[in-house]
Amino acid sequence: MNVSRLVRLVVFLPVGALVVELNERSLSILEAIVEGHIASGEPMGSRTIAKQQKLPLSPATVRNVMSDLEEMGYIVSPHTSAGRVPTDKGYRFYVDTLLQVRNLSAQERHNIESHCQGGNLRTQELLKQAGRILSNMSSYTGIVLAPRFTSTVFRHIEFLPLSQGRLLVIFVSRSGLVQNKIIEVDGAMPTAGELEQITNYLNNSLNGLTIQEVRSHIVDQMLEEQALYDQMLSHALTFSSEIFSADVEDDVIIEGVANVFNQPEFSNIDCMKRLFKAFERKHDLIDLLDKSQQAEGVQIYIGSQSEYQEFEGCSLITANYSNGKQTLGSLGVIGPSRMAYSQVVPVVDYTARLVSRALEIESE
Amino acid sequence: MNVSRLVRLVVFLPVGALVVELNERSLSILEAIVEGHIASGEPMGSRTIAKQQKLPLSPATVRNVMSDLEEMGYIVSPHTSAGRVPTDKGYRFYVDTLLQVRNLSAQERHNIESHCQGGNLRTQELLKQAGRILSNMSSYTGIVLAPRFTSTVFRHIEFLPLSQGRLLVIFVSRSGLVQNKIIEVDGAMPTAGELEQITNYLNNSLNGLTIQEVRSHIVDQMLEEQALYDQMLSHALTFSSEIFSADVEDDVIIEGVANVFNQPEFSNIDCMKRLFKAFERKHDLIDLLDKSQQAEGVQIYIGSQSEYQEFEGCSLITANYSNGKQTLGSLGVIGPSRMAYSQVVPVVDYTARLVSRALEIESE
DNA sequence: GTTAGCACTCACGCATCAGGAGTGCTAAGT
DNA sequence: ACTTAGCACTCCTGATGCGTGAGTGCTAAC
Repeated sequence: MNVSRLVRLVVFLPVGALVVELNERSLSILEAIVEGHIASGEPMGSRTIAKQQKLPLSPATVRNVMSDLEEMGYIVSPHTSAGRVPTDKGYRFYVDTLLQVRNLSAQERHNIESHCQGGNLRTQELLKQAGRILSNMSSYTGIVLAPRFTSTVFRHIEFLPLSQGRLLVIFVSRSGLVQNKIIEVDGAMPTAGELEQITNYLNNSLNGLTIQEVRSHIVDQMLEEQALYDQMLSHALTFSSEIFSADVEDDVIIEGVANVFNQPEFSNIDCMKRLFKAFERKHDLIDLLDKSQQAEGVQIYIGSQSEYQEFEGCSLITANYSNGKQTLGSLGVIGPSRMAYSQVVPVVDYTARLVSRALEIESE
Repeated sequence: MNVSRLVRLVVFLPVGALVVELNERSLSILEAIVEGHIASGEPMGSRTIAKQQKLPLSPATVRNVMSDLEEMGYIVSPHTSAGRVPTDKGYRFYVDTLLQVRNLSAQERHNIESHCQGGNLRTQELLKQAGRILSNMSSYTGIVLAPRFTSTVFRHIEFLPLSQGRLLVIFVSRSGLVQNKIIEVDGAMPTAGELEQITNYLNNSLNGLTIQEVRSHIVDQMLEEQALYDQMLSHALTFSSEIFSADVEDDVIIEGVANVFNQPEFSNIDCMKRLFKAFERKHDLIDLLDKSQQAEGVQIYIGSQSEYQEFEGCSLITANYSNGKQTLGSLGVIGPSRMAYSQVVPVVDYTARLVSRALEIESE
């Protein structure tokens, strides 16, 4: 299967306009520059391009074209006597219109498969494995956004009294995701019997709803309940509104950070530091992954285009995973803009598919 | 409170022998070298030492002493015309016999306290906070070894059938730690009623035992059970032996890795990479933290003395935390050997005390 | 429109050099 | 016998200069 179509789905720029701007020859020279630079890490000079070129052109001609490309903002030269390097715009264009993604070898597919079997792995564990294999196969850093609490489907709830009016609440989603939280009980702690009642009530009435639905359900019930007074119901509603209201911290799995050290472009300490800070704060990363959930297929965010400064010089390749019915989260790879896109895109795509399949089976 | 006593508890070298080797003057010069180097990061020359010295000595005299210290292996000079830098042995000696730890200011104590309140934080959350505050207050990297599964006390178990003969098991410790695991069921899945029976049986019979005790209890029961045949008991035992046998991955919380970038001694990329790999693999870190649980009080591991190559050039300051009855885990700070020991030791000590207190309250 | 030729720029590596920090050794002082 | 002043020596550091090579832009010829 050739997945290049996937990438073409997420073109952001008005490609038509650009293709007019660039003729066949410019395109193939831009392609040579981007691919050459990705392969070597060095700025590409006109001679090098002219030599490897299929259509035989002299370095001088290539220079003229490069000059045009530079004027249009697709490439820059780091200094006067160096070759040219793609800009973010250049990468963007390459990714949107020139990129030919490679097919995965049987070996590679097998490698991913063996790590993304649902089997009797907990969801959390499965996602971690996925992050790890993404990192290994790409030699960059793998990231996985765990399913949002809000979009999970209620399966089971359990209360355990702790000391001093605190109550441990354990909540299980249909896909087997376990969350827990401690709530403070105002007033008297319910007895074991009352707790059992509350538990039963919630388990019955919330079963099969998403957390989002659970929330509105509770609000509705609370309004209704004000009329007819019921101690148990009152408790159940107060508790559950507290449980389901507060946002559970979103979980991002980041695997293979040490790979960052292998990238020559991150040899700049400041750049690395920024990236690691981003990994630690997670917030912007979550934002970005969250955004990517809006769209279908494999998506590629490049450098500064992703409006988060800490990811300057970085690209992010993501894809969503689902349980067959709805999107649950997204996963992908983060690396330098000079990333082996054609290698990584199919890896991300295939991993997302396998994770989806595994979760689909589990949620049946 | 002066906590310097704590440190003296963990002297590893035969101090007596060494003190004979070093007279008062050598000691104070070694101290000046170590502290000067910690403060400045530069090798210390004889002139600098001679100047700041209380006992007025000429640089030449200092040089003689330094020469002796070098011969004994406490200091080295990176090259001919540089000053001297402490060796690991030098740091070790300094830490064991010369270190005067600073008292925490009210401000600092308050800062730690505000992040280590038990309150209605889950244990996991509390430990994460502790890691974060360790990192912030020390400007190095904070690490926390979560309580071992084996040493937790059984509180509650719960079974939830998933699809295809898989069973989600949720297990809660008395301290409110929640673990979950998926097991495969051979043969027919028990009915809801049977599961309830099994749940009740286990909850009653295992309550209050540590996991270690649970394990041996199960083994005993299994032997006994072979005689009298009971379907429910059989199931309960098979399940729980599966649940409690496998090792749950130990959990290490690592906070503030980005601080590594601030340490000039880690500007060496290779060194940094090694450290980050260690953070990612976690295994050796767990080993080390685990070892530190054997001993009491604040412990300091220095560089290569800790037999793990990836921590060469690093020091680790740890202390245990407990729930008042038994040690649960350990926490601390990892940074360069050139660490501000006198600053960090009291932070680690105080944090460990506060975490212990918080867990003590919770486990009541 | 393409290409050959040429002058120009600039990073990079290398050697050189002065300055300075620090040492070890020796000999003189207490 | 210990301490110290003096001195020669080492070697890192930063600045400077130079040659080289890669690459460019421009112009003129094809």
